[in-house]
Amino acid sequence: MDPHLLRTYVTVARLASFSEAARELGYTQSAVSQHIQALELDLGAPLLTRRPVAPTAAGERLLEHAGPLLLRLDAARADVVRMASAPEHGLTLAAAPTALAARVLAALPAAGVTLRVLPRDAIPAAVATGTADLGLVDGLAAPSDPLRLPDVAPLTTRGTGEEPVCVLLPAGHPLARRPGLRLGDLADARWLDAPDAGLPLAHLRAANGGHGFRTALRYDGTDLHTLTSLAAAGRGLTLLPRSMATGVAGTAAVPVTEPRVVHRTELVHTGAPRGAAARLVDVLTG
Amino acid sequence: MDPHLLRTYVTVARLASFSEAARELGYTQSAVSQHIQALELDLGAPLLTRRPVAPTAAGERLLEHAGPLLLRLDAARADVVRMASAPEHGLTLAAAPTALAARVLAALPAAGVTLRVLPRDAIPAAVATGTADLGLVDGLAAPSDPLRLPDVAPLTTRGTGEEPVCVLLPAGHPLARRPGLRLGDLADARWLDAPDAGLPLAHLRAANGGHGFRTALRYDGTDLHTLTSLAAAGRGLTLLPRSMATGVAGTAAVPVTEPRVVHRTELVHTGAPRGAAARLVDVLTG
DNA sequence: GCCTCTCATCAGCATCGCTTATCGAGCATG
DNA sequence: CATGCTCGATAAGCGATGCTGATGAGAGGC
Repeated sequence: MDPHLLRTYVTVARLASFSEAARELGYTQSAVSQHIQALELDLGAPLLTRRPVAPTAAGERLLEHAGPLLLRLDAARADVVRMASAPEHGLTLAAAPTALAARVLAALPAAGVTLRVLPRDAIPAAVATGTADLGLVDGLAAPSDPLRLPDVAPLTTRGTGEEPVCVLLPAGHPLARRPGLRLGDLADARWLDAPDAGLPLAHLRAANGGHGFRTALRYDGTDLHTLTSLAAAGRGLTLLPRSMATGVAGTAAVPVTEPRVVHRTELVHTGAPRGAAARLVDVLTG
Repeated sequence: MDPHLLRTYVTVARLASFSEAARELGYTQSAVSQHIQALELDLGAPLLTRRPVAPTAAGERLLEHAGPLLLRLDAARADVVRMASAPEHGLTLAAAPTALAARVLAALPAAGVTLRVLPRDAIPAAVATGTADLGLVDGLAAPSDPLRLPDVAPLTTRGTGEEPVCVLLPAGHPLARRPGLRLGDLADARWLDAPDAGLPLAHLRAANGGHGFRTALRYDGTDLHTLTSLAAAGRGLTLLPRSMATGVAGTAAVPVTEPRVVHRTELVHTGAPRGAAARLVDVLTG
């Protein structure tokens, strides 16, 4: 199973067209056809129906494998190449929006930093493929429990901080004056589902036993300000680390007391970071 | 980065010899040499020192990537091939020794089952590559928390049971008559480290905050009987699920009360199991 | 000093994988 | 219903790739 073939297979499947895939990949249509044939011959099963072009059951299964596989391959390649030739091209930090606490921002070197805000799941991949030197991911976890990250490559993760989580309520909300809240009491409320900007509702459901937390509005984007504005406008509840939930105009931040979960952020990097990256790692974890 | 090249690279690194690797792979020494050259040219860095043959820093890094990568590749291939041609070759179940509770054994079909006891980490790989149809892994976890498994492929895991954990003490031990024990009180005791037969000490340390649990004797092997005999002989303490800890001659099993961890076992399988495998999944999880 | 072992290098040759060209099937159009 | 168009399969040709076998160049042992 040549990765080359795999790559053309996934683009054919994505574009649902041999000719389109050929154009995108810079091959002839004939070559693409032969690639697919080779794969099907190798695996002993048809992977695509032609006319219309769509994956078969076996093809679907292959697609599930192919993504992570190609990602890992790229990551391995990038990692080794980087280790060989470190051009010291400045420091790139990939982070989820809710991972960028004030103390992180304060710790960044004065110059030469590129900050890249990405959806949470894209961060390990970005670090693995060398798109970023360091990554900051966050999520809900039991106190001092590590986060669960997708393992795309041998990455090192180190905790950089934990803080309480708060529910962000519109200022007039009946529960807004409470000193603390149980998540279970809010399972029937309507929530904002903003997996890229805030904390994924899935985390929340997991922390609470797997149900409830119906979504009122889904927000795809990484802008925290939009999220807090939505919360202030009463479009739904959302969970944020305390430092980001407090002081938002038109809202009240009420700490979650039950279950005992914290907002945890972790630093992700490959092997041995060097130069500015290493210094930042020390500052953030030390 | 052709997986072919990667494969020869890892065997060269393992055998520390081009010629040996050539023999093992069925190539000429010349071909192996060219493979390595191609890889080094591709990645732009030397991967091996010659004379003696040993990986460079970049090579070490590549080795870390190569293992999981090749495993995933095999897994993907095996998975798709299996899906295409299911020869219904009987049912193979791979399991860690401590995952084989009596109720699991009772649930197995009367005939046509191959039971394969493997080290815990090898089980997901066995399932992914099709060496086994189903896997049973176990470990310590907070109640109703899933286990952390290495993700070699898109696998499905489903909990099949949780039970209390006990410390297995030799019959005469001063703590043997206690109704319950705190792990923290035993952190300074001497433990058996039997990652393949019992529960890895690492789990234990993780459950208790990361320290203590010095190892008295390490046992590499998957035989539970040897492990309990060692415990009975006073060679060290070990942790077992209650059902396996009770009734062992010469020992006392004392439940762990603090921290609140359980012995959890999970069933691992790929996509949609069929035939006998599907029935067993239903019986064990339903 | 010679032999041996190991890896690098070179030439030769078969195979592989791409392109160009052509074909046949499905589908819309007039 | 014929025409033209698009899309994928297939055939032929050709250059690149990747293997083998032979030879060369160091390092170490007797």
